[in-house]
Amino acid sequence: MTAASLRARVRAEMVEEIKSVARRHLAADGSNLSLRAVARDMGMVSSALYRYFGSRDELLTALITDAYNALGDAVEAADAALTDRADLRGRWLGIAHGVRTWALDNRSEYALIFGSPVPGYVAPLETSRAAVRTPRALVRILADGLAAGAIRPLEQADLPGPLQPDLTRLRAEEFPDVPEALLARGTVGWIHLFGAVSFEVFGQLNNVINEREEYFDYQMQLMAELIGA
Amino acid sequence: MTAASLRARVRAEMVEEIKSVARRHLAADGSNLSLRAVARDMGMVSSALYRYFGSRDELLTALITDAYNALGDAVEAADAALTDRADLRGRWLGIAHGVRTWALDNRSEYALIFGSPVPGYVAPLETSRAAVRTPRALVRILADGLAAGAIRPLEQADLPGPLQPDLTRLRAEEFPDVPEALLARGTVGWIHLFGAVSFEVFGQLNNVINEREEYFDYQMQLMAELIGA
DNA sequence: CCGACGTCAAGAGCAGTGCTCTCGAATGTG
DNA sequence: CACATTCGAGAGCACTGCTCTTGACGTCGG
Repeated sequence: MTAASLRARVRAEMVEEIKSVARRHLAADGSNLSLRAVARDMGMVSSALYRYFGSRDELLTALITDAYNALGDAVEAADAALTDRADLRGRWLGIAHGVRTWALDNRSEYALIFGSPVPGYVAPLETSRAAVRTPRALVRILADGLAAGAIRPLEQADLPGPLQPDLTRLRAEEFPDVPEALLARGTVGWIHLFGAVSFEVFGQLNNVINEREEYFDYQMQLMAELIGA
Repeated sequence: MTAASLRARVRAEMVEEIKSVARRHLAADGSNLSLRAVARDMGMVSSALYRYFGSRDELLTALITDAYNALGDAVEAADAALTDRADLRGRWLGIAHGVRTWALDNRSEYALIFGSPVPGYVAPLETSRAAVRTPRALVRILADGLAAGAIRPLEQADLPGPLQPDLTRLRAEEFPDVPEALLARGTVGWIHLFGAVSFEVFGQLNNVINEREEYFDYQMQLMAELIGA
């Protein structure tokens, strides 16, 4: 262990601690994260933070990437937990509930990545690489179902003509194993999954539905049928 | 026209102008709205604004209520535009596209009401009264379809038992004309509608789908089938 | 071993924020 | 006309993100 790498390790620990404290503040104060408050909590002065993050946005980017990866971890773990790989509906429900549970346990981080975008902020490319992990897990179910013959590929006619180019590109770039029409259906499930979670996390279900988990499961069951699992 | 009411009218105009300027700033800077900047734009000093709004939150509340009502107006207008009242699917699609169009034309206001909630802020009751207008328009389609026999009330067995109380209460409080099981399906369409719009408005569809309107229509058609129109 | 270098935290300072309070001027009311 | 209410301006408080400079500390090469 050279001295240089020791320095680097201390620095990495510092970065982790800053992010950790920032996450705590995020939970309390939402996305208006105060660098000074974070620094105060760490017994430092605000300017010292700029040794580790060039700006507030840079810190936010790190938190966003972490959040996407944490969600990706949760999703992949939920999928892997199902030992019966042929139980497509079970895997879908497992992932869906995994997303919901993670979102409820990490509301502020969920809001960070799926809420209203921060005005001036533009997400750098690195975030989208982490973001694709969840859709990828969902499409894997479709691909497995197709391979096992448990899901019939839909008629190509089910896909409106104007959507063909988008889906063709999407298939070519990310999901070669799934035909376009089925892929389109899959994205509907994907959107509904996050739509339902966002509604719950953002409080739109207040005074409407109280049995949240049951209601969520009900919706995901409907989506499973829609997709054809 | 007494003098008092003249003063009141000038005051009301002032309030409208403040909100109008604030909306412009909202579009540019997102939800971190600066009172000082608004005041500057109006050639006033920031403290003068407090004659009209007790706090920044109060101004935000006014903007939120306005936004809900503007959306409600757009939705009701879209529904009323369809002369064939028996064309349930057409009415559903009309409302859905109406929501999407309004959201795209008023992205910042949409984000204000359907994006991540502002941390400390709690929506006062008056906002929910304006918020219910859109769901109400959707349920009216269901009720009309039921009355005309175009929609079959679903089997009660389709509704998971634990959800029964929520739906019963919802029906009793707001939507007496629609049986619980169908109401539950309707809420799924409602959620997907806003889930799809939010995904598009919040940029989650970037680099995924380009034919946005076609894709949105495709989803809403699927939802119409799911609900049974 | 020891001086040079790189890294770090601290402090001052700038321009901006929400918000409060006071003061003088304008304005409609009795 | 005199009174009271309403309004805008200004100063000021505590806070924010961010920059720049200063001084101290640890690491490495000669």
